[in-house]
Amino acid sequence: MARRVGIKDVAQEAGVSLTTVSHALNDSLNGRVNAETRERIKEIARRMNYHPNRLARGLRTNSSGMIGLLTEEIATTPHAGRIILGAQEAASRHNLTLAIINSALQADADERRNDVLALLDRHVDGIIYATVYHDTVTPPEELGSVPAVLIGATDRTGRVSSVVPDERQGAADAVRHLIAAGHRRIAFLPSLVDVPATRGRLLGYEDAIREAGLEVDPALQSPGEPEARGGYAATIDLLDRGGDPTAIFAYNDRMAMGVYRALAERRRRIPQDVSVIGFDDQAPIAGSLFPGLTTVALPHYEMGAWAVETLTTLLNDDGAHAESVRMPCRTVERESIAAPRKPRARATSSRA
Amino acid sequence: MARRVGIKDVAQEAGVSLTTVSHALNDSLNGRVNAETRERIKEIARRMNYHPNRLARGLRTNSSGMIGLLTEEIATTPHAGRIILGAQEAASRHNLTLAIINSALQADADERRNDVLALLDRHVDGIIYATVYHDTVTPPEELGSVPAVLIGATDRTGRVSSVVPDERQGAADAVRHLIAAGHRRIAFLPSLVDVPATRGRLLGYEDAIREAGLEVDPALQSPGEPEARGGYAATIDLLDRGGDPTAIFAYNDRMAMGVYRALAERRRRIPQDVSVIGFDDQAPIAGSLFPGLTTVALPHYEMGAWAVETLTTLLNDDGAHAESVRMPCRTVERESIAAPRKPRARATSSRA
DNA sequence: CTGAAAGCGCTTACAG
DNA sequence: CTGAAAGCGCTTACAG
Repeated sequence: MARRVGIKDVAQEAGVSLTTVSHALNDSLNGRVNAETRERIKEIARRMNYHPNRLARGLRTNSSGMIGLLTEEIATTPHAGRIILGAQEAASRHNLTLAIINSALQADADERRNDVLALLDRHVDGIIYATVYHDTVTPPEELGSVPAVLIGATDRTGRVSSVVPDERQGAADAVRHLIAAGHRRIAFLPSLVDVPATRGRLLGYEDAIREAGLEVDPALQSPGEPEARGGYAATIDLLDRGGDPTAIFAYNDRMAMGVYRALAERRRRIPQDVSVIGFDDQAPIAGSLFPGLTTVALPHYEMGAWAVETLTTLLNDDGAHAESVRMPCRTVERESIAAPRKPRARATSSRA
Repeated sequence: MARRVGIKDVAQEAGVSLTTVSHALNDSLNGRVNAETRERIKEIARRMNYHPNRLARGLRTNSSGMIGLLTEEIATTPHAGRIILGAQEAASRHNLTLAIINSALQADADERRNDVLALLDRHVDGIIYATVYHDTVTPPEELGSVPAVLIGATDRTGRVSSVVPDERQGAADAVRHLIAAGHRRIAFLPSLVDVPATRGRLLGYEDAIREAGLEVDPALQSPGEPEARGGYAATIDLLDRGGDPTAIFAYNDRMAMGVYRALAERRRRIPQDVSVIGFDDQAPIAGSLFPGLTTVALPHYEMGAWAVETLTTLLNDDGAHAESVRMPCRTVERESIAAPRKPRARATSSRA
């Protein structure tokens, strides 16, 4: 390996001082360096393939060019990958390095504090604190040492900017798709687990139903565990109660998986006999089910990107004040929605 | 924010020179510093909550304490998360920082080279180059600038150490579970897509069949696309051809999803009528199917951890030579396997 | 066993 | 408009 070329080499080649090279390359002090010299120096640096030593610069400027991403449980949430991807690509655009630390889902406040400390010890310029399933959260106080941003929860103290998916809008959007296809008897399978998404999606369902001038009919709601079995049981229950929906909106894709199974057992075809829509766009379920499941995608990639964009703003201008944004959720159309059939009686042959 | 405490502060507090503090804290030159002073200094450093400035140290020693992880498409492979997790936790154990760069799956050699360059520009001490679906790979030459390690493929030139899942052993293990349960007519649903896993899993299937003194029966093989629809079609085909297996080993969990569906349609219960085993332990499929799918897990977490462990060895001792390891795959037992029924004729009522 | 000093490669007042 | 010099916080020959 040849020695890396340093600013000294560039200066020598250009016949100017280090100072001038540094100013030229960093465009410091507007017009500090003669425009012509500046261009010449830049050209030389490019030709010599000069890259400033980030460690040296960091030591001097007390900034590392690193952003720390603290994610809760990369492991179990398949979504985390998209958050990382969004953050990583945005970081690359800003010539920033993304450092990752994983926090266990069950980590207590102390462990979480240690994770933040570890990031701080590595001189990150900013921190993205990503959590799942919380309304509000009280991040470790140390987070305040550097610009920070929250994903998936809002800051209880309101000091830190945050972004969460707009579950309510997403759910409403899902139901609107059903309504647009002509459905009026739209069942909802709420989750039995109380997290923000549970409340938001229910609200969104009701919004869209009312908006269409329909009644929110309790007989069309059949809650279940937010798992495939829960969706299965909820659907069977719904059908047995004679809810007789032409479309089913499942709280999430896992439940939708159970809906498919229950419907197959009851010999109802999707989407000819009943339309189905899910939520999460969870790989590989949504695309693997057949017919392909139309569902609402969570804006993970976008939230990751938003986080680093917001952080860079904070980094360059600390006058920015905290904001709390809801990121819209988009419906991904596949093949599980069709116009409702003309209503006619159909024997629900149980095989038990 | 109070100024960070530096080595100078510790030296002053301890009444010794910076040099001594540095040696004491780094245990340099065995016995360089009087044992008693050393302990005293360490105690003081701890008490003062001193953390050496990594940027300064890095500048001086020309090492950043960062490891770069280049992953192909974090986005689409749900597995990447576990590789990252394994690598991150191992890195934390070694007090190393994990920096991540994502490479698109379709990235050409040039883009990939740029990703390596970007990591190098950030002064990473080593690089983990993670790929998917390759036998061998020719990594960008620049990878040779620092210790490096491959995940998911072996180096064509044999210079870089690598780790891949032992697909063959994993498949054999899966089939052995079936055999141990008493099955003899074990079908295999190979993938139509030619990747290393395809060949390895087929070989493993044959290994275990022969090892049990059985014949590899072509009638028991029914290939399909490695997707749910492919598994569905392959199963229907298998059944229609009268393959009449008591157990089905699907190339992957997505195909197994289709197997479940086909079996349900044909009114065969799992596992009472036919046992099923998959491969990948792909969340959330394997756990969401019911009964829960017994399947073979890919050692993603372990490969990620192995990569950084191997890298740290390389970092500390460059005499180490390249090795190419196959990481074993473990079967995760759930509820889709039972003893075969007594063989008796069963009408395969087709409903088409 | 301990310390004074050089130096890693930059940035940035300060002086001209 | 340009340059000489200090200094970021460490590590590590070198001298004693």
